[in-house]
Amino acid sequence: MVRMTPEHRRAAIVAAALAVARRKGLASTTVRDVAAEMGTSSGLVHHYFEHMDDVLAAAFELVAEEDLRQTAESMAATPYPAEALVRFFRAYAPAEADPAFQLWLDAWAEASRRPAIKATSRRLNVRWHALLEETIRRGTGTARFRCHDPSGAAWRILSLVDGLALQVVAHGTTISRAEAFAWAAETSERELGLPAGALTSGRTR
Amino acid sequence: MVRMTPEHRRAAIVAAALAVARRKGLASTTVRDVAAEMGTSSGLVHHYFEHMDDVLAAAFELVAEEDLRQTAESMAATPYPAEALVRFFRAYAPAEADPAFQLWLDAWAEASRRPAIKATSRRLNVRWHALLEETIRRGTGTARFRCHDPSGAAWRILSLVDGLALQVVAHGTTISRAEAFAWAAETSERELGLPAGALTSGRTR
DNA sequence: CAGGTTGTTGGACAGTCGCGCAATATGGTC
DNA sequence: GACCATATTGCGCGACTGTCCAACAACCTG
Repeated sequence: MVRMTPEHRRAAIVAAALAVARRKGLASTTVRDVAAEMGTSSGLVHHYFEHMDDVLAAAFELVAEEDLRQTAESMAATPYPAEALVRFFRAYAPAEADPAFQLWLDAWAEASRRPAIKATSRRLNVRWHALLEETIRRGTGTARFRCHDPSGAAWRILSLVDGLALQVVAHGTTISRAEAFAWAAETSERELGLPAGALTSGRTR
Repeated sequence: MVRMTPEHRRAAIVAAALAVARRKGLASTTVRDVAAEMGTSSGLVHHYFEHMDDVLAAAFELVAEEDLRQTAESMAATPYPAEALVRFFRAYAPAEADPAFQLWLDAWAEASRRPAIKATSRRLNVRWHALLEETIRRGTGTARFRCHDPSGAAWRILSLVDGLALQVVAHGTTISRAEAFAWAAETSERELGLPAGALTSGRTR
């Protein structure tokens, strides 16, 4: 019976939930699973979270936030918008059986049944969109992007990338990770009025 | 107590499961739901199916097959490839809280954990792709489509449409059904070398 | 009309879930 | 060392799930 500060215990609960969710999926992660993962009783979870949904949302948020932060950081490290886009695609293109992206699939499926997950998923998605939109706006200023609707373009690119990643993770071999990457770049070139190869040739400045 | 032949009863069970699944989603369709939908007892379901999973897999297959069939039929009813594409987008664009599309979200999330669902989901998805690819090929012949990679283009368009539909169904208000439709058309115009508005102006011939 | 095959019933069963609560153990404060 | 706030326990509750099975009833055959 190890006694923790509320702050640490909260973090421990979310971390345990995340570990279980990676293994079993978001939907079938239960209160008892989380407690067992920590080696504590199940009542403890409800002492810190009113609903199980909130625990799952927090666990999902943890991975999603971390991925977003890393990607944003990588994109901010180059002054060239085209190179930033390439880094975006690289970060987004999942491997087969990618546990992190699998959580996104779980979250999207669960969103309609669990309000907390829906809110978290939407919020994170909007931030990915904002990241993309800002890069596009930068590109129309300093680079040779041509785009009269950066917000819409960002949604179109984001949705494409989500759809491609979905194919890779859910279906395995219908399309490859390399194809997903190349196709995202190709469509974006057209979307942003860039010459063919501007995002795929390796010469992005 | 209506007595049916095994053949008919099996079909009735799957049909009932499909009706419930359309309403409540695959994951929360129970044996009792299916029995109530048929107006029979729950024991009957297990007299024909060993596991409830088998019923759900059959129901998912039926609904996916049926949607595909209807869309293909609608697309085949016009001689104009551009109009066929518009019908494709119209069929694919889901409403908010669309239980039928929710089935796809459930299937994609579950695919990595349930081989039967993965196989069905992949097979159906490939057929949606084939439907799109064939329409594009037709367009390069009889219409003014310009496309050197119909298969890749079909994957890009399908993935975009999946991603857009996902936003509508999972997140509700981030983007609207109308935007999803318009954006799918807009990107496809660029993808297929069509003039702007060729798929959205209502003049698709 | 009698008999047997089998489609169908309806409830029992064991398991799961999220959640709530009284009792208990712990660590910091006086 | 006594005390108190609270972190933690462990179980109970009601509702749900899939699965099983003995009894019942409908239809076909003779």
